[in-house]
Amino acid sequence: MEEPKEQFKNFIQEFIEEDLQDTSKLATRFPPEPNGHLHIGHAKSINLNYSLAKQYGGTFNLRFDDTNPAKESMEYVESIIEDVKWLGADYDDRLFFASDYFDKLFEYAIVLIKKELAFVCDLSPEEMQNYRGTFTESGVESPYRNRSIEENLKLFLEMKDGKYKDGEKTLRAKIDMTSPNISMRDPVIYRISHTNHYRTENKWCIYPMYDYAHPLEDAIEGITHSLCSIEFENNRPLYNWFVENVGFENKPRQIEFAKMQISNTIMGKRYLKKMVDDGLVSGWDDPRLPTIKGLRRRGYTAEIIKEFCNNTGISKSDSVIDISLLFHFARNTLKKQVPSIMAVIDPIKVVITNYPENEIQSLRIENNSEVDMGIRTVSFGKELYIESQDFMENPPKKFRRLSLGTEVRLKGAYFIKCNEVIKDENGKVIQLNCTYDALTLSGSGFNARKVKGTIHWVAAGAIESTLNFYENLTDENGNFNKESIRTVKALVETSIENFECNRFQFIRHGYFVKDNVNYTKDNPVYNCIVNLKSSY
RNA sequence: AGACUUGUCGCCAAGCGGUAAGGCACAGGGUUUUGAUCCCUGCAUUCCUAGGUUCGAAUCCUAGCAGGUCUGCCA
Repeated sequence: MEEPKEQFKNFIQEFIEEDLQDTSKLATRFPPEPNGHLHIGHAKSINLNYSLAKQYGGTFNLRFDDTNPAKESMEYVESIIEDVKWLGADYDDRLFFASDYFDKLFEYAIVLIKKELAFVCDLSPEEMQNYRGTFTESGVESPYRNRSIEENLKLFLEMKDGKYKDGEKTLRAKIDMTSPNISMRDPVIYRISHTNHYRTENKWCIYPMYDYAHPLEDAIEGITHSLCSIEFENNRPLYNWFVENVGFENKPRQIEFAKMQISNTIMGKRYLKKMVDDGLVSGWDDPRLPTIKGLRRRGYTAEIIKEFCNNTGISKSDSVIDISLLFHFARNTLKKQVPSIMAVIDPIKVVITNYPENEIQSLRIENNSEVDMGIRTVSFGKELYIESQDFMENPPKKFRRLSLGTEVRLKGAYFIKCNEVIKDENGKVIQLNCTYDALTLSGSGFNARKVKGTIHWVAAGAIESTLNFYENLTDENGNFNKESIRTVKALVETSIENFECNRFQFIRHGYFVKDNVNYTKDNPVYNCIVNLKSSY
């Protein structure tokens, strides 16, 4: 990934430059809990942390914050590693696990106990809630708050040794029950959970809480700037309290910024999980999902995601980015690197009545994408297909495509004129009988008359493909919209076989990618990844 | 209600006391063998509101208003 553009130099960079006399000492991290798959919101954080480190010549760590064994698994670890690598965030050998720090974290808790800054509490969850107070009333100190250091040490060791059941005791920080900031009201730092951890298995039955573990993990790794989302703002004093009181020399700075939301897009982990579990989508890599795996399968490249992340800005204000911006960066990136070919999604048969039977011509067509993909050869014959939308029997005034009696150019081929419309018993147009003018071949220099428009076409015998259109999952009210899923067949020009790339622009239909999962030569499947704007 | 925090165009977002960048979207014009792409042009006398300080305020002060977060032994 490249460094962010200069105009997006923001408050985070100001902190960095203010705090570090030598900015190459910058150390950032991406600290996911392995309890789900990454989505584009995570990509933004990954990109930020990684590109900042890269920009200043600092370091970037990937750390799994696996302090809650109930939700975590190796499957998620592997998935996250795969996605982080695919996104291009190179963490080198700097892969860490909070669970590798469990011994240290335990020792630090003992330090706190010895400093009389932590105590073992016997309050039940309900009691603790009552003692905590409310937004306006201060809390009440736990009756166990003044146990001696020796007793706390003994009890804490017993907790560790499995003498107590889940929920029976906790280790709490001794801070201030009257603080207006509720996260400072003697927060729990260790809880008992006789749960198998996917890495440490049954070695531990007590696990550190996020609020305690996270700042210390950062401090241990020498992180200088700990970026997190805005909901941790209230926890910052606590973050600093732990680093300070455990006695770390390295004091990371926590900086919060707003999570990215995208319009009409479901990003919440639990909602994504529900859709996967309920079978509304085919899996975490369903191309309709904003997961990294989904986007990848949908045809997005890491570069598109990077561009999107780099150009949407970082701030503290709640923001919902319009999904059209994502589409814009997809188009903008791909148009520079993919060939455009002709494909007909909703075909009408065209018969060129004055064209010789059984004569197949090879026409050389220039690519009209930005990249020079050379000149390709496409067969042209008596029967072909055009887009049904490109024909109107009774066209409005400004219609520039084919209608009865008018002449248009077939892209890269000849002028044709429609003379007869054939309909089925329901009045649906099923065939157009046209004539062509052999003098008008593309590239022949013919200019005796002009034509209002050019349309794409595909010769009979082209590859038939299935196009899966994936649209937004929700309607304008945010409700899940099953109707938005549809599969469409399309005819694709045969020359597609000659292209080695797997992404194409289908003129006026958008960008498509061969779906690696389902693709076979006999049954090619393309996913529509972005619809072009179409104004007709 | 208490603490913390945010409020600049339809959506993002620069701006940090010197007279409102940029992108998306939108609208108009031009080029075009596709109504795409490309190229122009337009798009906040005004920065949540009201006062105040100042030669000068989106930027500083005061008071309001609106949104977000926090009362898990989740992260």
